This record gives sequence, C-alpha cells and structure tokens, in this order.
Amino acid sequence: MDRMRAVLHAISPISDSDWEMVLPALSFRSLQKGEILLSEGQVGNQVYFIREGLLRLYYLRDGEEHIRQFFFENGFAADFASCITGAPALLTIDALEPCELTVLDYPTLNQAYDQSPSLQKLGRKIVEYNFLGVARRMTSLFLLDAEARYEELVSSRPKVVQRIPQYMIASYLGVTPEGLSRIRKRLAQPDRS
Amino acid sequence: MDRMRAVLHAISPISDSDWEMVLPALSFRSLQKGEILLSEGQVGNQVYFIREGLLRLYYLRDGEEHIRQFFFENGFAADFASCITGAPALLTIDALEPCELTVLDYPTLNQAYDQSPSLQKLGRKIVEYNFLGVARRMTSLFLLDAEARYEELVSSRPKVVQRIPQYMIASYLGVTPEGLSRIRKRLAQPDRS
DNA sequence: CGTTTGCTTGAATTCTGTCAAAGCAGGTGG
DNA sequence: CCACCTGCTTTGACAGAATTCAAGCAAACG
Repeated sequence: MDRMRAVLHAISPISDSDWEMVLPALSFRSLQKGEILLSEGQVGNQVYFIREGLLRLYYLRDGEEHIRQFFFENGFAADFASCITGAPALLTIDALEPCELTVLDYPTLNQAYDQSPSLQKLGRKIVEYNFLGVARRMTSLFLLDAEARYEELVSSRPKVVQRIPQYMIASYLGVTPEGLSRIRKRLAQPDRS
Repeated sequence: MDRMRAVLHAISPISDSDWEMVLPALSFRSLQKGEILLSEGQVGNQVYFIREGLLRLYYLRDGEEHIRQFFFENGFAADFASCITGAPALLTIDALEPCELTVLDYPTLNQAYDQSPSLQKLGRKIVEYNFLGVARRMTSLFLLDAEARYEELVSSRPKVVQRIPQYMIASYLGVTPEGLSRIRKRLAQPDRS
C-alpha cells in the first residue's frame, strides 16, 4: 500500500490529506491463476494496483481471445474506457498468475478528484500516461508488420517474452501462434549469404 | 472564439475567471490548403481549435504517408503525445482544406491548469476524451479487417467519406487505394446466390 | 507412464500488395 | 466550346505473405 502511494507520488505529488481522501476508495483482493476480474458486459468501475502477480486485458470475439495488454507488478490494471464512460466493458481482465491486488473504486476516486486539485492533477497525469500507452500500441499496430512488432516487444519489454507463453504473445501481436513461430525461426537465422 | 469556449464548456464548466487565464494562451492562424502545421521532429507544443477547415494527422515512413486521424470544424487537432511528453513529434499535421484556427499554447495552458482546479479538471476530461479516441481506433485496427473498418467508418463518420479523397481513406484504414477500391466493389454487390 | 499443453513444421489456400494499364473526372488553356 | 492534361479511381494479372488445417514433437503434470 505504501508501494502504491510511492508509485502514485512519483507521477504527481500527494500530500497526507490527499492520501486520506484516497483511502476510502481502497480495498484488497487476491486472485488465483486464471480467475476473472472483469467480464465483458460488466461496468469496469475499478482500477487495480498489482502488488504481486500478472494480469491480462483482452477482447473476446467469436470465442477467440485477442490480448490487448499485460499488466505487471507495481502497475495499474483497468478497463479505463469503461471507468471513464461508465459504459459496460468490451474487455475482459483475468489473472495469468496468482495475484495480490489493491482495488481502487473509480467513482469514489472521482469524487476525491473534485475535492483536491492535486488529486485532480494526478488523475490527469494517469490518463495522460494511459493515453501515451495506447497511442504507442496503436502506432505499432498501424505502422509495423508482425515481425517488427515482435522485435520491438523483445527489446522494449523483455519481461513479457520471458514470463508469458508464446501463443499469448502471438495474440498480443495480432498473429497466429504458427505465425509467431515462423517469425522467430526467421529471426533466429539471419541472412546466410 | 466563443464557439471554442462553448465547446470546452460542454466538456467541463468554465468560469469567466478561468477563461481569462486561458486567453494568454490563444492566438490565431490561417492556413492554405496543403500547408503544413507541424512537421515530424518539431515539438508539437500547440493545440489547434478548428474554426473552419479540415486537418489531417499522419506518419511519414519511407516517404509514405500513413494517416492516423482527420480533424473537422469545432474540433481540436494536436499531436497530443508530443504536447504531453515535450518530445519531438513523430507525426505531421497539414491542412486538407483552407483553415481558420485558434492556436492554444500548451505550456501556457499547463500553467493555467495549476492555477485553477476547474481548468485542471477540464484538462483531465480532454485527455480522457482523446484517450477514448485512440483506444477506439486501436480496437478497430486490432480486431477488424479492412472491410469491417470501412463499413464502421461509413456508418459512424459519413462526413469523412464524403469530404476526403478515397486514397486518403485507404491510408487511414491501412490498405492500398486498390485494396479499398475492391472493398467498395465487394460491398456494392452483396451476395448474389 | 500416459495425457495434456504448447511449440514447431509442412502443404494447401486465401488474401493482400504490387505493378501496369486503362477509364474518368475536373480544371486549364487554346 | 473543345481538346488536353493531370490526378484519382478502377481493373486485371501476378507474386508474396499470412492464415488455416493437419500432424509431429517435446516438456510438464498428474
């Protein structure tokens, strides 16, 4: 919990009185591997700080899972779109590993925003951060082919490649498991001229 | 200028004193068709309100233009990522039609945020809005094929299809002009069983 | 030790991009 | 008013790449 405060403080400074307003929004939750945290159709009015574990955010379409994002320790997971709009989630969140979470109730958080300018600012910074994240992801999907996306992922987030099974990485990259297998093969043996 | 204030007010209420703090950030600019507003490599520390005209935001890669977004009257255009991070823009903005713009200086705006909680909130709402925008775009690129993306575009933003040449729409959708032409052909004559 | 799960590999198919060429405007200048 | 030119869209043929389907293989697990 102090770790979460430290993470938030690094984004934008929080005073003790700010923190007291955040406290009522907090609760705790443990998850088993595979447990679902948010299902498509529910309203995702919670944000999760990951003290321990690994989560994944994905779309379900025609029975297939399309993974949009992975969340690691000391990070925040949420269907932000659903939090912001209050509309039912289009996404599902579940645990890839056993998790220890700190749950933040979003409506409560929103009320706190209106009572403290510095929390309001923190809120803005968090959205900004998330904006940059999707924008990067969008750019990568838009400009790069699957092979380049994989190389980018390996170099920029090696943890993902280490801790997550390959068929999920394939889904994240937007290719089939077979496709990723071939990409890896291609990259393993560079040009033999 | 009153129109811009009205647009902003609809997002989050602005008082007269708030507005006075925004005023120093404002200036005006006219653009000819084809004129470039922001080039890749520059810092995009401005946001543009479009009183009149039509803008486009795109990546330049290997001499090719990959269009990410179109901006219409009464909307805001910017390379938000560059505004937020202060890093050089990866994107270019130019005018598809003659434009009349109200320019907002982003650093000045940021200072105003820290002086008024309601502006801070407005700032948050604007980022939220933009977040939802990229998230939607990202989802569409990730889940749908080019044909479905085109149908979505036609039904959700018919103005785009009407006012913008087809080869640019193709670029926006992430296909070649030939590809889009075939998609349209396919959609024109439904299943003849 | 057998079963399950995930990764790889091969062959057939489908799709998309590329290249080249031809129609079809809309605008310009004779 | 007409002819031409330029830029955009369409079309066809072809090659390349990715998905799909099917099978084999290795490691993990009960």
